[in-house]
Amino acid sequence: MYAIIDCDNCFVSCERVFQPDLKGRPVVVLSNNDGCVVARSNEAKALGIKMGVPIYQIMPLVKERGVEIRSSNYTLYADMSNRVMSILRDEVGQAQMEQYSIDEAFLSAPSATAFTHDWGVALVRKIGKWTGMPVSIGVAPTRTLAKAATWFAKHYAGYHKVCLIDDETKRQLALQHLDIGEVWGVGWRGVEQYRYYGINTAWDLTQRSAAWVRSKFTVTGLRTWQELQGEDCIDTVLTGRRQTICTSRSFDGMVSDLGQLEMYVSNFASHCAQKLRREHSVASLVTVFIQTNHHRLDLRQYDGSATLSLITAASNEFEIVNAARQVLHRIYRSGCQYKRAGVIVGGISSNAAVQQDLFDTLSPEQRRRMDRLSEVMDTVNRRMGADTIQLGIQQFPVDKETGKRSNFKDLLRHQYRSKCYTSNLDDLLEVQ
DNA sequence: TCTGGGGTCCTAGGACCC
DNA sequence: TCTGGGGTCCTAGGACCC
Repeated sequence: MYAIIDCDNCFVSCERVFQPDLKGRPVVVLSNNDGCVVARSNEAKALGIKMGVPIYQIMPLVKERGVEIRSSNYTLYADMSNRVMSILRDEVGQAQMEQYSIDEAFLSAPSATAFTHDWGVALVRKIGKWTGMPVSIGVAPTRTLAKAATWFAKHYAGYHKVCLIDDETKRQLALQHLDIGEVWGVGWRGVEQYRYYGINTAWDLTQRSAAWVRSKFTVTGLRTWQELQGEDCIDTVLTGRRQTICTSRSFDGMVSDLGQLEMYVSNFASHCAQKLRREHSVASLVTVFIQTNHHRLDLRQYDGSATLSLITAASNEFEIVNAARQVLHRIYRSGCQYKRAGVIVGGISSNAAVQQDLFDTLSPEQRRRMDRLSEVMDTVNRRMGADTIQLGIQQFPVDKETGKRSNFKDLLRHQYRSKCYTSNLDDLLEVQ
């Protein structure tokens, strides 16, 4: 059996833990740069605020109905997530727990009776008491059915946040009441196609033959079909080492100057290299992409991207940043106004066994020194604060008025940011 | 004026091998 | 006139997830 534990409106709930006056009120959390709505309280959903809507489009509604706005505060959310996940890990042991995202985890048990309704209710209460996070739980013999169960747990108060699909009668009833668009693995594109064929509920889908589903919706659709039938065929949602690491940002304004783009891209590349080192990985592919503003059709449009293969896989600051610069120079077109850029490193493997190349232009000793220097930078930055030491090319010019040098994180808009209550001593909650 | 970020998997098509 | 069959690997693009 699988149990999925899903935090309710995760980011909004994190904000509410430290600002209890937000409870019972419409609240939304925005994406980076305060662009789009990425989390909504139930009260905000009830006002018709849709996921992903640009905030400026709903400002009149926000003002009229007193909707509370928060910028995203990932430091806070990640810390709250870790607290919930550690409770779940204790619950079933590391081996039976798979963290699927910042707000969800699958627990598994060999026995069909391990996850009872009483067990679920007790766990919901424990997590609420220990962390303040409201969660819902769905239990079923497959992950897709467990996801369906959480939908019912969230939408029907009678379940007390815990829903089990653990026998044939319940399975049929659940599928008949579940819209096809709510099925895990069916996106907006799939919904259109399913409806075209007269499939409106999960149940409708299961009534078609396997061959028909395979021919129209490929193996992905077939897998969903099997999972809905109760056949467990997604063996794991975790793949071990990540295959790609990406750092990308939209700019507050637009950037057309190559030098300025270089500054951003080298920061993104540096960030990727740091993530690689943190995971004891190396990468052999460095991709850079730059994009103009897709919403501004009056301006010249250009999406550029290219990839460079490294002779020897690396994670040191110097080679990753240098590779990214080279790629940027290859794809840059002058006269375009860029809105977004990013760096993706791929071909990731363990740093414990790096394949040497016969024709490498650098000696192993030179590589060791670059790795060692990157480690020293990490140590200093960990102790003294991020970006204490960085490459010259990453540096933004000093602001003439304040005399301060900003970094690329400062350039994001976050007008409505709450404090880092759990991770910064200066931000501790004050109780009067 | 203003429109997120970080991932995975699958498929089709091309280049290549014998 | 007529042009096979069976593979692998890589890449780009699309769909999906949160």
